Amino acid sequence: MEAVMATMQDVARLANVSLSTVSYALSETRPVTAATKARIEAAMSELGYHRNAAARSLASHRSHVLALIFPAMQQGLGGTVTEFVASAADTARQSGYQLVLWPFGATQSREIRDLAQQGQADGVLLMEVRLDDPRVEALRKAGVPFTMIGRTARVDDLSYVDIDFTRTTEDAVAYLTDLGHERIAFLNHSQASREEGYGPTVRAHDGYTAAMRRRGLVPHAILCDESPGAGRTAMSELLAGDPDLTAVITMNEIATFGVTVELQSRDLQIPRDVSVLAIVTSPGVGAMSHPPLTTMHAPGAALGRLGVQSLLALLQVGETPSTDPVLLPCPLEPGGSTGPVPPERRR
Amino acid sequence: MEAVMATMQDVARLANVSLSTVSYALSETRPVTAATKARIEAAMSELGYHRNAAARSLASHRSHVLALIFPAMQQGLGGTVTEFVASAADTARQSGYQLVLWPFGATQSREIRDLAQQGQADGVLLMEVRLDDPRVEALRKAGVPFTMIGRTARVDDLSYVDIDFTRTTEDAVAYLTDLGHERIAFLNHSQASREEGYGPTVRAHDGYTAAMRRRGLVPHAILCDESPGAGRTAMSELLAGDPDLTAVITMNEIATFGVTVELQSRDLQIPRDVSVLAIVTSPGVGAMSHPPLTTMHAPGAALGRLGVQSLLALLQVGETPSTDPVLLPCPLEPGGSTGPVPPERRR
DNA sequence: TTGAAAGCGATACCAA
DNA sequence: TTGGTATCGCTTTCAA
Repeated sequence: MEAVMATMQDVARLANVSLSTVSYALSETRPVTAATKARIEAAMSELGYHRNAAARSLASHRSHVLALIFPAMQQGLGGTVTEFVASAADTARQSGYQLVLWPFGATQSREIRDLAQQGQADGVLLMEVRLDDPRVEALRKAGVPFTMIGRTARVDDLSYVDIDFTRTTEDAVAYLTDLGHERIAFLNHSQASREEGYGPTVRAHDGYTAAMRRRGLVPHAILCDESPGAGRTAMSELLAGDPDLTAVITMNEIATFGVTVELQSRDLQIPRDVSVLAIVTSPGVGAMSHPPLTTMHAPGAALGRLGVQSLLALLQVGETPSTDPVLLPCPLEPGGSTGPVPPERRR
Repeated sequence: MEAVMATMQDVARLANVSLSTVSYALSETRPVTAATKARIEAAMSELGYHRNAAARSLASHRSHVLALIFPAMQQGLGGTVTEFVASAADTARQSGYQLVLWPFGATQSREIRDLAQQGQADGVLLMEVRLDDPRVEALRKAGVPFTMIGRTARVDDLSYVDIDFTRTTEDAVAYLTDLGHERIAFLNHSQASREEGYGPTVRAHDGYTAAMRRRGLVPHAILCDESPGAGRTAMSELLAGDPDLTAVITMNEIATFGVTVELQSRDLQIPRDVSVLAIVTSPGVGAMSHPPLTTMHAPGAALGRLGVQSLLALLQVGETPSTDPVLLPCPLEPGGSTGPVPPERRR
């Protein structure tokens, strides 16, 4: 271990080239002979050389830092968020960027704007985007490139990656109708989330409703707080509304626990009597129930990776989104909670 | 909004002082007359001045960045981790530091060492520390100050903040014995976690066992996978082992769902027949059950704040931990799942 | 209490 | 294809 860190000048000296040649060899922004490049690389590894990040930033006017605006609150089985963050950090690192955390909620667009204007980050990843989100305006005013994870109601030409709720709910309904189901209910997130303009709640509701209507089926959706207790109650209400329902799609991880409990307590077997399909879940939740749930997983890792990639693409060209917006479906993971409609209930 | 960012030189000119005086006024590292300071501040706000982070780092040899080594995997109701991360990021920011994410698992000590040696961060926060963790050695070799969240088996003079499992399990047992309970079981994390050297599993087990023995009571602990199904099974086994048990302490959020289900399915009412005390939980989980659980919350936010503060203290003095190690108990949150021993079962 | 100036370690322009 | 060098914006030593 060297007592003091080697500089680019040291490398140049050892490789018998000029400082600038070393710089160009490293950045590959100017042709360098294979031979000299080899000498440089040898010198670098002999000295254990690493580019000084601060000097690079100062000279190049780029921080090589991406900021992730990280929602402070939150409860839930955070599997998806964790996956997302880890994947984003990893992708950034592999691309030569650091991912820093800016812990700001939807109300702190002022702070966001300040930090962004200081040029602390080359680009920003905005999580938990609301349908009408003030932070979007703040970032635009600050003039910092950013990519949304999720999306506002109007996306204009903003860069974003999001779950494709239309496709996911359509796939869910299709999967169940293929099994013969027609009376399919939908258990959504909470009323509160809807009122806050939480995109998934609104988009999944619309997607489910459209998918049902398209097939001439009657949608039956319910909003539900995030607790097993609320899930039990909601399941009761759904059964009260339609005692003959044969399937329920849930998009509420915690409440789903209550759904299965309520069905069991009524001696309705899963999936013999009622099929349960949990959508937009995180890995592992399916295995937490008996029988293991059939699920459609939120692609947390993919969102993280693609979010960073979209943002980096933005930085390259500087202007309008160079990558198309990304919408990912939730892939189906077969489980034991869905099955064909019981013959006696078929009509 | 200024087209180009103001520099310190601009501020100096406008305030009629030298560049260095501005610098000293900002860092408060040399006396500056109130009058001149006022002029400087006026100039700064007029220009909307912000210190350039890269230039500062280059000249001062400090990055003003703290790295958080972030475990890639993980499932669980991540409430505590999320709280921790948000709190750490916030505390860092308020202290003039950025928090960056280094997504490395316990097996990637090599990568950690490389990054650390490049001086990318002034200090490191190490999460999810194992009892015998190779990353600790890597960080020591890299010569970067670091604070552990959790702790190795031997802490020597390392800096750390952790949950006080001894105190928490003691408090849990005391709370239940005060209610008259004597037959108190403990449902722990998984066998796998124990074998991986996961500190909480080991320390809570020991703490519970000691607390029981100290009172002349017989400990009855069981390891349990993280799923409601495993929780049901484990609860069954506990009841098979001691049909007369009147209370169970759980430290396994997901499994606890199964515990309550199993008790209900046996017509054992909570808390009339059996008390359930969930320890080291995250906010919100208590409310997810019926009745709402009595819990002892993991102090996620406090750990984040204190972890950063300990690390910053380390940076100040440079050498051995200047702050004492921090051990935090989990405060009790009263709920509806614990009560006195039923009279007929008292002996 | 204040000022002048020498770095910090890269990038990127201008020449050769 | 390579070299020389001005420059980025700040910290900090040395003088006044």
